[in-house]
Amino acid sequence: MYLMPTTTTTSTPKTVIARLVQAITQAIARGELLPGQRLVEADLQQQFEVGRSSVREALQLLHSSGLVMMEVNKGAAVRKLDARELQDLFAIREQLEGLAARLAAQQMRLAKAAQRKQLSALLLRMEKVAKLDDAQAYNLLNREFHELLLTLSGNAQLQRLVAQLNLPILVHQFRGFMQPANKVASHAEHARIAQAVLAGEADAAQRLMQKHVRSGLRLVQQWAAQDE
Amino acid sequence: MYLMPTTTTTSTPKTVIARLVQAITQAIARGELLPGQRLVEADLQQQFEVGRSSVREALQLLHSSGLVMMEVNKGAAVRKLDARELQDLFAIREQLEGLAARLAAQQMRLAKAAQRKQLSALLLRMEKVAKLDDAQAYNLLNREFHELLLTLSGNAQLQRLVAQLNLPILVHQFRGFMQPANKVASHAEHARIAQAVLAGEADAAQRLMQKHVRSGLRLVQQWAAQDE
DNA sequence: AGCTTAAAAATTGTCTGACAATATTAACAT
DNA sequence: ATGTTAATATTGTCAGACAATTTTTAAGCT
Repeated sequence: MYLMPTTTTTSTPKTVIARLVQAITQAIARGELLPGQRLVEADLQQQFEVGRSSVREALQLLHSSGLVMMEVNKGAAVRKLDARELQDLFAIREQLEGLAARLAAQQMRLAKAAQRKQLSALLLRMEKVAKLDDAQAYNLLNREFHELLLTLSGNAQLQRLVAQLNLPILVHQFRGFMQPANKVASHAEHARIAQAVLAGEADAAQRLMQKHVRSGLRLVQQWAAQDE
Repeated sequence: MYLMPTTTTTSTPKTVIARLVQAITQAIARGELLPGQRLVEADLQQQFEVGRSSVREALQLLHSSGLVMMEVNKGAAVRKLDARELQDLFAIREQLEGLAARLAAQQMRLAKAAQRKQLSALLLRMEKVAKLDDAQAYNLLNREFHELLLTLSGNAQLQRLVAQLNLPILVHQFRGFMQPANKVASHAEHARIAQAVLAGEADAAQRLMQKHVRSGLRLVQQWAAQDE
């Protein structure tokens, strides 16, 4: 699994398998592959014109990154989250991103100007977009914000692990979850978190981030409930 | 990746790949394969008498579980942790296991007698062994303790994720890290954690567990420092 | 000897083809 | 409709092949 640089680069991976992983991941992300849908090796093989070994390795990778489920002799399928799993994952993310915020705040103490600037610049961009009506764009920046904090934390393992949770993608399946109304509230939270981080207030940063993640969960749950 | 039932079962997996993963994992755990050592596909293929595809898939799995490193065109090798990575991983584990303790404590409120009994029984066993001079045995129980809390937390994702960190195995490479002197102190911490969990005191349980993990890190670091 | 370079050997990434074991679907009978 | 059986599809695993790349070995030079 690969760690995206802060600016979501979509370069073409060198290895066939990496290419496959990327392609399938994107297909899931943009909803072309729906949760529960089976991923038949022969189909993928044809669709992407690659050997079966490559397909298998790619699926294995996707499995361990939680995007697909696998059962022996039954093959792979796009992972489908139930409410419980979603909640469990958010509880984890709450801790992990909370930690990231805390570490990032600490790092800021000894940070170069360039780094703080990175954060404040992003915040500015978000401010602008928050006023617009482009949910798509805002979601992207949202992701970028969380990824940036992970990066600033300086804990590479943490970054890797959270990336591996693939929560953004999984949650995205509960599509349309980012209502415009929430955008404003969400942005306010982001702003406060960023402020704490920039001020080097580790405790506050962590606490605020945890709260933020929790409110994100509420949003999703709310949506999931109304869904069915 | 497979989740061990609380009682560390060592059954023979159904699939060749799972068998391979288990075998290699054990080999690493018991120090037959040393950090940095290359894992050549052809060798493994011969050694275990399996096809290369199986070897590759197994290595892929081991890679995503963090036990082996992989580089394109250079193959796999047993993962070698530097001090920094170790520290980063412990920071993560601190949060994750802290959460587990918290959740376990909450669960205890509505828990059946059987569950609390499981915990207190384990504690008793640990008490006995702590007095003996069998570091091996104590380490096993230590692991069992942490795994039990993960289980009791009721958060399956959390359990999976922590298992995937494979910290016990990775740390084990800094062999001999569990000095007899520490055993006593460690057990005292375990006892206090268990007590908080059984009493349903979520905050305390979390706090104590975090502290416990941190002190574990200190131990390892200490050892690593003297090592070189 | 120590260092550089070229040739040889080893290793990985990927594909094709094959076959038994298992799962899924279709056809049929009640 | 339901249950049963036969037909088909799919997965798990192996073997063999080949180009691309890395590592090792050997040779050559200073």
